Amino acid sequence: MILEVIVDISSAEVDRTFDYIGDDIPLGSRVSVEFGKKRLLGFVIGKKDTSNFEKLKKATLIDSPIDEKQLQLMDYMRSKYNLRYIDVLRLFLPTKLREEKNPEYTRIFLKPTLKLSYDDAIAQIGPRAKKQIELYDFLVSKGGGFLAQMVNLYGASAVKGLRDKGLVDETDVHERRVPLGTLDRKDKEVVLTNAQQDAVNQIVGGQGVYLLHGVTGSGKTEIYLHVIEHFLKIGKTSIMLVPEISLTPQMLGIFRARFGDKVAILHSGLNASERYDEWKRLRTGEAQIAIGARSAIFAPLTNLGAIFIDEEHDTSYISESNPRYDTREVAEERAKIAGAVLVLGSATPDICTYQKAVEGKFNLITLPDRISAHKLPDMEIVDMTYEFRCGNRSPFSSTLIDAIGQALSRKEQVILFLNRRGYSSFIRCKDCGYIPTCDICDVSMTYHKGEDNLKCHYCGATKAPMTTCPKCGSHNMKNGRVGTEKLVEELESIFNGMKCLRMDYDTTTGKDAYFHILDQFAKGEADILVGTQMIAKGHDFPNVTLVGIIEADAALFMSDYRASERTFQLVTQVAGRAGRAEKKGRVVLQAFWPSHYVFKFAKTYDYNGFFGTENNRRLVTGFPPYKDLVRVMIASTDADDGRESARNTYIAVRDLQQKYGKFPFINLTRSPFKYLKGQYRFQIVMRLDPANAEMVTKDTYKIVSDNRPKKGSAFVEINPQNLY
DNA sequence: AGCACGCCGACT
DNA sequence: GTCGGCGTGCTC
Repeated sequence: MILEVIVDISSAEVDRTFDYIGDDIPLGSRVSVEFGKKRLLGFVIGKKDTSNFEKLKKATLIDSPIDEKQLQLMDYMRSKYNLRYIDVLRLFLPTKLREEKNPEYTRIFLKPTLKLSYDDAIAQIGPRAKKQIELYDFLVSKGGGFLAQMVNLYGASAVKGLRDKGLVDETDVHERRVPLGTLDRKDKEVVLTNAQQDAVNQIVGGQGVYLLHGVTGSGKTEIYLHVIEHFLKIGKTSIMLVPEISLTPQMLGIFRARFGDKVAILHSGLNASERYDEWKRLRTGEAQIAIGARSAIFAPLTNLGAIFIDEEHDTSYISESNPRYDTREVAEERAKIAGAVLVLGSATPDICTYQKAVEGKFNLITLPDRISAHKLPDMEIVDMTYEFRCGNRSPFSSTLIDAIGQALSRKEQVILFLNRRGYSSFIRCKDCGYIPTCDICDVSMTYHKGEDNLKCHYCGATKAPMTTCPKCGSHNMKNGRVGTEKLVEELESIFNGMKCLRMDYDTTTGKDAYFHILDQFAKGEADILVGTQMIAKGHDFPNVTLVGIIEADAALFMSDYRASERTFQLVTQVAGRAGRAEKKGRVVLQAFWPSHYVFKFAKTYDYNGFFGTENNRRLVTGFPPYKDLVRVMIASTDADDGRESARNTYIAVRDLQQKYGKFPFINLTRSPFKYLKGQYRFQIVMRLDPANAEMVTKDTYKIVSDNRPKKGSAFVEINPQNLY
């Protein structure tokens, strides 16, 4: 039999199958092959009887970790996103299975052989080898010990001595490492409301895609759990996807409590061995439920009953690098292949998702009530232009200062949200206007006071801040927009003795820093938590009664068609942090553009109202879901090389209009960030009618790969997250 | 991705 | 004369 093999090299040059000889090797197998002069890992994705190639080599089977349905999904992703075989295949495998060595976790256990009597053994060791005697005594008294531990306690030479003398036996021990094995497993009996029971019945008896629309606290999680339980009873498996940030011990605790060892957890905190173990438990059927972030959609489950995507609007479901894909689309296809249902849950669904529900492509289930009695907090919108006119130059309105003061005096906690990290967004010379920019990115650098440096938030480069303008020599360097770091400083000067925690990218670099900060705040070790995006999601702090949103409209000033949607989602989510327990919450939202329709609807948590307005605006202005936005990004270390590639690509893509009719929009420009990470960037932006968007995109893929820059790269994005 | 083959500059 | 630069091409 001839095997069609993909080799484990990620490069356009080898993104095709190579023929090898191999019998009794199923599709989806891992094989070892000689490729050129090297031995490589390969994957069998096809079989045939004959090959055009003369000098065929043999492939040897390692194992068969991928099934045919997964290969089908691979094909879908390849054509939909223009990905390489190998990049998709890798998504299905834990990294351990990309190594040649045995992925099984083994520890060597040493045991005294006891062939000799104790005295004879000691005699053989000899009186001078003190360490060896100590080790031997230990092993005899304890019955044995792990190699690594013994080396640690008694030294490598003592261990080697006993092994050389044949006084110890070695056995391999396989032990499963249980991630978060110590989670508390409290569970409570839950009686579903009528609305919840209704939702469960619809989903388990239905097919296709369900959009579960319900505010935070409306009981979506309980619906997921019941549907999973139903499928479990009839021998079907489930995948539960949540944003990475929501994979808290509490969340996992709920699943563990309900389903025990039937749950496998896949998230970024696991090391390679733990990941492999969890993967294997799913693959062998030992676990039937996979819970994890985005990549858990590739969990090796068979007989799939349901896939759930919680907070489906969350941007973490969109992979923006290497294999670029949208998890929701992949999930829809996987569900289709498996004959499973897909459930999307959100309080603030993506406009495009909701539109599909409106059109009847998805089934819409709306959960009306908030289960627990307390109400959503009241929201006040403060006009910062008014504050400015009144001479208030601080980042806080008088309303917010008063509100913070009141909360603190009642010993309640406050959360302040500002989506800008650092001390000041840039520094500028007041005399000549000079702003320091990154050498390899052409963007202004953010001043970080704690580290006393200027940082590029796009590539991470740093340089020393300056008090003298390098251009005109002036000493008049001023700060730009305030960031979280500066906010904390201001708060400390206003509120005496107040303790403030800051949570952003800069303060959460350590492994557990994220949880540590939240934990400290939950324990009441601080009065105010200041943070970026990160603090918007999930966590319940019963003592928080005030949430302040510092520049709620910051995103609205960017040229992003999704800015309103993002702002609505963010405001709704952040506001949900206030008053989660018995105490009534309050939200103070500061904006320079308070009359924007986003705030009108956010104030009353009116998703449907917002959807109506926003959806209509998309229709009128020609954005998704009514037009598809396609961007070709071309980047090269050489400006001329990039320009030439972009020009040729543009001409060919533009000419596609002869085949498909005029596009609503097409344009070639320097990217707004014309220089990023040392590369010159050019982009072609198109808007397409959804009717032929797929065809045009596929032709574009071909054109792009035929016109790649020589000293850079090019890729195509559909409805990109940003246009930088 | 590697690794080989292949044709032009400064060294023992 | 030759060691070596990295440009182009191939790997079943």
